Amino acid sequence: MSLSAFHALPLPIVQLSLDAVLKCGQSFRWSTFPLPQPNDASREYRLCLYDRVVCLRQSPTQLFYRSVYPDPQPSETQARLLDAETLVWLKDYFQLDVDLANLYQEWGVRDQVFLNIKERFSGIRMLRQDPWENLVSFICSSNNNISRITKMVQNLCIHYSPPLLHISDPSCLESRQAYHPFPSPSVLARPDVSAKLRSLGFGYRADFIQKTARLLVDTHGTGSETWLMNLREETTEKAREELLKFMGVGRKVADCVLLMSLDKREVIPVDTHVHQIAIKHYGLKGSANGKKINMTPKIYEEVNKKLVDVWGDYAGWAHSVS
DNA sequence: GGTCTACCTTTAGA
DNA sequence: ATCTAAAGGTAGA
Repeated sequence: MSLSAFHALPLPIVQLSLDAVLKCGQSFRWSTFPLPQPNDASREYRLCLYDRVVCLRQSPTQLFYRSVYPDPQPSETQARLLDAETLVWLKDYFQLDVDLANLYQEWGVRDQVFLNIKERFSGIRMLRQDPWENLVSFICSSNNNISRITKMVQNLCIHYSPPLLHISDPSCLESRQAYHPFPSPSVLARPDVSAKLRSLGFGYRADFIQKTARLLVDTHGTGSETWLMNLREETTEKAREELLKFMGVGRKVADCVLLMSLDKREVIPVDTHVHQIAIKHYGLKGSANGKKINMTPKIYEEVNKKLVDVWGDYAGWAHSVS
């Protein structure tokens, strides 16, 4: 395993803050490593894709990236091509063609509440994630918290996909970290998966995951992941309708997938947190007759409509900042 | 078609 | 120390 040097991509921190974006409930699979103090960046982020591990660091003006490849190591010529691919992937994953400063400006004009908080939460943008991983991750998210969701996603990778490679940290000779890609639908579709996941603490979500994988594979076979990816070309309504067919996928989870991996930037997944924000700042009723209002499909629509009205086309992106 | 409940597990707060 | 409520909800009645 060679420790290739980092490449640098000029990128102002207002366009992307790794600290704000990677560990806050969009993706649950990035791992972090503390760096020696003198460095500009506070920590390194790593994510295992299907054929490589991407490592990121950040300064106020630059994004540093490198890829680590499994053996046999690529030649220098090959590595140059592969690293170029990584850059293409980064631009896609972080949607760097979208000017975040512009969006913040626009949201500030449309919304006084946003104007007040925008300085404190800069650099928060929507990732463009893999739909399959995103779907499974958010099936895990129901009635759950981020730290447990993270452990569950880790467990899925550890138990259902072999490690692509290991990285030893120079700063800590003992540690030899394994990096697993996200498991495929066909592996998670196996009938014994639900019992195993239950024993791993997934609770009732164990069956949802196995059944969702099963339905996907039975319907679309080896083209399952491509089929999910192609929902990007469908309308929001059509794509949502397809997602709702899966076990464990209700409106909220479907909307997370639509927003975070299927390019539906206007979609706002309404969870309890967003509901509270809508009540506190955007004039929605929080209670009636002294009783707290529960989330219902009707309330969901009301919250959604109001916030899209306030924030516009990129409402889903705006909601992740608030 | 809207409304009510059970559901796994963990953890912060009473 | 024990207990409850809530945690980025959903399926089924």
